[in-house]
Amino acid sequence: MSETLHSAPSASAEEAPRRYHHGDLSRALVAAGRQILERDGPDALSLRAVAREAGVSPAAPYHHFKDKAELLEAVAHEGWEELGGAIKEARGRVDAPGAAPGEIGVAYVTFARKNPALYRIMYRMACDREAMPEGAKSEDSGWDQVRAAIIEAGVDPHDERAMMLTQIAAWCTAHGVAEMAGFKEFDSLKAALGGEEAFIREVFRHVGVMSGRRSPS
Amino acid sequence: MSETLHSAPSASAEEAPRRYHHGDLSRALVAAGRQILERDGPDALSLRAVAREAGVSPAAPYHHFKDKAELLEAVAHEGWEELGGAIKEARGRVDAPGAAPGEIGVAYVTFARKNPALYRIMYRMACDREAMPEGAKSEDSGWDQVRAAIIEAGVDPHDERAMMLTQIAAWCTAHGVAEMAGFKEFDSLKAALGGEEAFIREVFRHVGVMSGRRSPS
DNA sequence: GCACGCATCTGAACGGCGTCAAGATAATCT
DNA sequence: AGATTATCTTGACGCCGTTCAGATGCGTGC
Repeated sequence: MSETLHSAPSASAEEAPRRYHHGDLSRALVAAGRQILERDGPDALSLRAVAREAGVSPAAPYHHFKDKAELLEAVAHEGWEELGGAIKEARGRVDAPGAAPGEIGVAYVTFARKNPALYRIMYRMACDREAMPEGAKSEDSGWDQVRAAIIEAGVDPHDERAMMLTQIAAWCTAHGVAEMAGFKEFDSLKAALGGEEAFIREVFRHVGVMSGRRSPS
Repeated sequence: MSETLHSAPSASAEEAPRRYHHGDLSRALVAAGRQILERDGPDALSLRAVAREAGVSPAAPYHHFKDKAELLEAVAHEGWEELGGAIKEARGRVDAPGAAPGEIGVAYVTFARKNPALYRIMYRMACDREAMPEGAKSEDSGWDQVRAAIIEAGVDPHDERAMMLTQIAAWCTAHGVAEMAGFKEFDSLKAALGGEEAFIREVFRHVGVMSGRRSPS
């Protein structure tokens, strides 16, 4: 009744009692989407469920997103930004020059494994556009950081073709490991190696058969 | 109960005029599913659409598959078997011992790129089970062939851990490349390299940054 | 201070989806 | 033949994405 003050509910955009125009729906919808993803998995992520979670009618989201896809894209975008942050953090933690790509890879896979439903949406959205995800390319995020790390690792930055190919190869490897690391068959090996992170590192160490190189000693 | 000579339409299970009990629905449903996948993409693959395509009522499939998922699994299974065949063929074409994994990888990615919608379903089904796909492990198919190729490539077959890790790494790389090779950003590079297959080979050649190795000369 | 315009939200509706229960129909068995 | 069983259809339920006509509250210009 008297709880107007349209702007800036507080921040969290989730517990405000009943705003008749809600105040900041689009953000709340994205948050609701992520909540559903984590709680109920990607198959439960329907537009109606998101609206329900945010406490609005099923048609309300259409005033903020033209599509279900556009909502999912917003969710995915948030994910790519967080992934970018994780990569940045990992890169800052590295000392030896050649180790940066590996650390980025571990950070990438770790993020995907910690947010599997979110990562699925992120990648799904990217594939549907048939292009690299926006968030992965925005400044200070994924793509450019990988590029820098590859240069540090010793690839000639003027050889544009080698740069590109190395970058693609790195991204593909990380994505492949991210998606397959959850298979049950690998559980015993993970345990034997002392956890998932060790497992990821070991897999990266063995990458290279395709190119004719042997696996490491 | 099983294959009771029901009448054996002919073989193709798709053009028979109007059988009142249709004769061999489950096969026809799988075929219809693949048809829809190729023609309309994975999002159009609904149970009802498959039934429509096969010329039966929406409830008919439930006498042959308990679920939509079970139908998709049958479609996926067919896909894995074909992929196994493609891998076998590629392996037979190889001469140098160390080149087998690379050729398998190229065959894998080529198959996925030629049947993108099918591959998506194949992989989706595998992920939902959180285990390696059945077809990929059945004798004479994917998994075992990769194992053999890795041994040929020089990994010690008695070092079970190295075998496992190398195999996982190879599989992850192939899957990653398969899913990302379609991105539009790579089109110009593909053209510059003289086609998609050359592109795939080059990407494989550059795999290895994650492990700290340099890219090839 | 108040009426207007506008952004926002609701309610009801449409067609399509996956799934199930009941009834029809054909093939098989005895 | 008749009975049984496998197969398919019809119709229904609830959920989905989406649209549209109307309600509701916000900010603004008078």
